Amino acid sequence: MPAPSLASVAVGRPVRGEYTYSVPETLSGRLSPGQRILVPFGRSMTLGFFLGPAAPPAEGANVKLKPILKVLEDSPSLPPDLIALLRFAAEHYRYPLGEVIRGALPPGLTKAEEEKEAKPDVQEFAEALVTEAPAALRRAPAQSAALAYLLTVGGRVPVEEVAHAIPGARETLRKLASRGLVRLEQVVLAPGVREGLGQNRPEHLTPEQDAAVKELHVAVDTGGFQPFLLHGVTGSGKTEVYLRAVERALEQGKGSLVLVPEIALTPQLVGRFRSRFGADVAVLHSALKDRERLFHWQALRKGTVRIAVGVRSAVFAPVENLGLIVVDEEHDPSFKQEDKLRYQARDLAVVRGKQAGAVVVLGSATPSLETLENTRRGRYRKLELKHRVDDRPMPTLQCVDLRQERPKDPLQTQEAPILSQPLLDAMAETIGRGQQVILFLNRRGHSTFLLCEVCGASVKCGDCDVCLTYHRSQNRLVCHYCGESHGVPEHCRECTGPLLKLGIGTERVEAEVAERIPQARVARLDRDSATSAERLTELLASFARREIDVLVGTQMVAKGHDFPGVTLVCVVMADTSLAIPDFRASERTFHLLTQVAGRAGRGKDPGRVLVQTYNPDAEPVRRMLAHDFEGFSEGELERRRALSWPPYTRMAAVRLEGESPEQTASVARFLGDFIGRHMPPASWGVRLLGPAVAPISRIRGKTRWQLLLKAPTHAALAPLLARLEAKLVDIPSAVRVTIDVDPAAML
DNA sequence: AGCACGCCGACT
DNA sequence: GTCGGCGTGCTC
Repeated sequence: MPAPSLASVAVGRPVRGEYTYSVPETLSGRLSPGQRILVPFGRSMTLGFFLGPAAPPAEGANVKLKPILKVLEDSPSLPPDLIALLRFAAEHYRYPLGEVIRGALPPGLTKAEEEKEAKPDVQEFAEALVTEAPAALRRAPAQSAALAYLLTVGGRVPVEEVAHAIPGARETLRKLASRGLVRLEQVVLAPGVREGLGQNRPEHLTPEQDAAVKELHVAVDTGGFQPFLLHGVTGSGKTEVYLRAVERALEQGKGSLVLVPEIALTPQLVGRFRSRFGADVAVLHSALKDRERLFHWQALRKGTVRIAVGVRSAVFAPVENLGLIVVDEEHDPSFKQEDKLRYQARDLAVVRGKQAGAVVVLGSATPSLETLENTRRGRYRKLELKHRVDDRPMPTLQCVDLRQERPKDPLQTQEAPILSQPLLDAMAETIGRGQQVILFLNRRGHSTFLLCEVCGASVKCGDCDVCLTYHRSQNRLVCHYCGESHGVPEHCRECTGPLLKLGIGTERVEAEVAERIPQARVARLDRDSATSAERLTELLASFARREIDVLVGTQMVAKGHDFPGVTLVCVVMADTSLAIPDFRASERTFHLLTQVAGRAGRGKDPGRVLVQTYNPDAEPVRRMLAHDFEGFSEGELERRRALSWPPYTRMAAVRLEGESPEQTASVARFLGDFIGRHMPPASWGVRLLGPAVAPISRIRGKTRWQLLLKAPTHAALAPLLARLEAKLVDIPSAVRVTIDVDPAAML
């Protein structure tokens, strides 16, 4: 085969498409796809990625080909299956390929420099070799101080720590070492702990776990793309199923990729992978230092480390001979990347599995509607874990109907109290038994919404089927989807009942608990109060030590740690989450309620969950109370299909921003018409929301408009978006137009 | 992203 | 007359 004379290259610049370069003879034997190369681009030189041979440019195309200047590495940084995935992502989420590739690589490979071998992470320890300072040190105060520090903290600590306590200690310790009083020791940290391999491997599995593991083993042995949904209730032992599947892949010489929502919130899972597979695991998260990132990348690429555990960006980890992909808590919204390349890591994981021919396991106690739908259609096979590992009972669930039980305010203050009598009774009783309570509140910002006191319905936008948010400053209701602003109605549209303005925060709840149950020790946990990671762990530790009776918190309390002392979990108002302006509000509420409920009764005492709501008949509330984890009812799905088209909705927003209101409005109308004229066949199910009838905001002299596109699949939207992008060149540049594709939904 | 080209205001 | 503001367009 003759060496290609033309090369297709993705340049690491924000430009669309692939570029063609000529291959100088000196390089013709050295090129292989996935390599980082140096290419001239415009007036400067830049990093590029060699993707493969290219066809000669079309006749008459006015391009002068430039040559590739240099190959920056012998073995390609990008494996072939990853190139395929990145190409897909660039196309699917409409983002420049070169930028997509650069974003996936660790820092250190993103510059046009020759590859360096990453040094493993080394930590230097200082160990005192004496038990007290010898007389010889009397005239060296700095050295005695450093030695004294060492001795007081136990004789052996990282040099970093001493240096932090005593400035200049690094040098001082070296002097002490040369005197033979201290030993300095380099410890290699990065590959993790080798000892502890195979720790904590339970002898027996539950029958359900066993069945799931057997099926996954067969799938891993057979190989090829096989997607599964692992649907297991909280505490059913999903992690052990993952571990066994990874084990099997390892035995077959295959690598595994495990995606988790947030490393910080899943220390147990990471710990279990570490203790089971030791140095065979690379843990990838945002807190890694550049050097560690590069080290892990190279280790995975070489195949010396065969398992990657990480957050969403780890979907691009260069795992060799990929045999298994696990996405834990697949419903979690943090798998969505919301800026730069906007992707949904769970979806990309499935695509990667398809391309690499790997088994994919999506695990959750509360799967997303997309995944449930894919399972229902037979695209994914379902594995179920319906029972908890040690047969601990599920907590008892109870609903407090605020329409009846709404506490009447004895003091007639402006804002009515929020803690109902049944809730206060349950709390007092629990605290009286020496057990603990979590009060959960879904508060997103300070957003306030209107809710009917009689029927519980909240005021919604007619176009978007999301709840309107009350803006106090303007005294208007605003739709956070389409931007439409409405006057505040006097009465409920459904039943003419009086409307309540609701927008309670954790502080209010905390204050009310303190007032109503004075003997309780209350603490608050949210983004505001947990200012630092230390504060957070300190607060959680204090709660775990039972120094606090009642913990009031937001989402943060819903995940993570087990508190055996907690037997009562209360959802202060389920409606706050039902009213968030998102078409997934109902689905999210169910996920949240179920997760929160999972916090109750993790110890030996049975748990109890109490949900306060104005909407006891709302589907997510009903389902949770009924322990129904099977999926939304046909009726609910039908409602969502009719109103806003989920669960199959993918959206794109065309945003406009300009100085002149008139000009911006006219461009918005022009684009609306253009989209209308080029709408795909009705059966494709694409809809234009609007078309823009009003600007969404006027800030800092700019007028903003947006047009929203909805479609059942991304593929249905793609041709229209391509047309639209091509049309944008005709738009006067005084109006800035951006197209934003929502990474949500299925493939 | 860079970088140059280009067309309007305040300066040696 | 020129220096320089950043809006606009291009990069194989």
